[in-house]
Amino acid sequence: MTTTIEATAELGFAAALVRMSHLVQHLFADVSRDHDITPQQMQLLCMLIGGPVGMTELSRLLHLEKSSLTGLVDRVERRGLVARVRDARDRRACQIALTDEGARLAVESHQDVTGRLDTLAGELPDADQERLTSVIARLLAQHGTLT
Amino acid sequence: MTTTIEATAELGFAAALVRMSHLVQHLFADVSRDHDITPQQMQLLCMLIGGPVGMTELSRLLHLEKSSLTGLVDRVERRGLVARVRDARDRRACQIALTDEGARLAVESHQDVTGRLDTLAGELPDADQERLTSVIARLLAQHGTLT
DNA sequence: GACATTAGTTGGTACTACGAACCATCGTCA
DNA sequence: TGACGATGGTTCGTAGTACCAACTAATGTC
Repeated sequence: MTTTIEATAELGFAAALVRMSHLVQHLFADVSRDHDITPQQMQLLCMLIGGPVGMTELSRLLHLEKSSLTGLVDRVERRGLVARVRDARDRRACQIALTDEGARLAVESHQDVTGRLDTLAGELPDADQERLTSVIARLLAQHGTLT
Repeated sequence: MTTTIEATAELGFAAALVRMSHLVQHLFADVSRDHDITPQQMQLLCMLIGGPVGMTELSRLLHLEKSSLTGLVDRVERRGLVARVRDARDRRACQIALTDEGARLAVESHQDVTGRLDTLAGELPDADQERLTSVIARLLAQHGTLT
């Protein structure tokens, strides 16, 4: 497949990651539009699928200033997708939890993203997908973002 | 290395791509902040390194509504980083070109991004980097975003 | 109990993104 | 060659997003 070999020759490691990242971001934007939320809102909701999370932890995970997160949570709370829940042990703190509607939307959009990415990779051999996943996992582990 | 094997087992293909994409976006945000521009502005400037580009083509490349691109170009033009150049053959159209300062900033930030991504991959064997690049190139080729 | 630190919010500001509507210009067709 | 549809880009209105400084309430430490 000369076109892929030629493309590989022209595309460095860094450029490959950047272009892949943009492609994923565009796909993310498409999915969020389909679900009538913004990409940032969708990312927040997906982050909460595993259970309620505190604001400090969320701002760390999303790489946002706390004040930006306050606004983002305000907007999805206003839509009834999340609720602020008092922390039992620390009256300063609150946990952000998905409502039923928020959980439904989060799971659906998460599945939609996953489905489209799997479709994107449809023609790739399984061995290539596993290889890509394995190398990325190692990258993320080294960077310290895998928990 | 059991931690990587365990991580790989838990991380599907789609999740790997999403997390990688977020990591790259965060790195992108860090670099743009260092250069005192926004991520969107940096992406635009980097897109112009190869030479002037028309608004229609830019909005396609950046996945933006034309009106959003007008605003983005306004803001970087106001900073003296780009200039709108009349199209010689079509008086409706203009090309967006980097100024000297814009070119300097674009090249520097592009090199900074590349450097940090290469550093990120510092511990990965060359074979893994080439493998990752090759699989991504094939993905992008299939998706039709490689030209 | 005083004080430093933390969790989160408020206010101000600029940037970003979309969609409708618009204007100037170009391309096509009769 | 003139009418009209299409195109390139802008304006306007609106909502969302992001950062930073300053703030309040609460917790942790000494």
